[in-house]
Amino acid sequence: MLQYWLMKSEPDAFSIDDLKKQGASPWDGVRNYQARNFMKTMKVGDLVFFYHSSCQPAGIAGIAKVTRSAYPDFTCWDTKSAYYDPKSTKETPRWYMVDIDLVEKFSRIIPLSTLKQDPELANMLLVKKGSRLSVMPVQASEWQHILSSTRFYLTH
DNA sequence: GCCAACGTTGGC
DNA sequence: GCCAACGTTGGC
Repeated sequence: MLQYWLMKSEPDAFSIDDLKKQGASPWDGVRNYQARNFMKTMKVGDLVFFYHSSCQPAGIAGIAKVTRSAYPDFTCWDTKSAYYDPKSTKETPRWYMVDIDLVEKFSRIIPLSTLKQDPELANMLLVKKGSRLSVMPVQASEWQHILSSTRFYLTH
């Protein structure tokens, strides 16, 4: 069963254009258990809203797909990496990542403010107060609503 | 296992 | 750069 997700990245660190340039890329650096657990349940083919955070405007930049299911995040073994974690060993890895590839870059960002204004998305995790998860599930109904309600906006 | 202190996220 | 809302750590 196909599942939908939303993944946040600061475009200064890794943007949707970077994904387009690089092709299938590891989503490394997640150091939050809840986000990790969500990634562990991802399957190849699952679809992902690529979200730009900590920028102007913050919002959904496009769509990606999962091209490799969860495997150990190698950046936690790299002592030079900002994501280095001595508690994660090769025998018992603590952190995992998936690979994703670009499906579609939107012609414009769908701003967070737009999503927040939409009453149909009131229950979406992303717009919930205090939601800081960098990887979160998206309901199929929310996914389809966002796409159908923004198609016009995106193509004009 | 509680919880205070500290660290991080991310919109604004 | 502020700060609310979380998550994590570690002493007890």
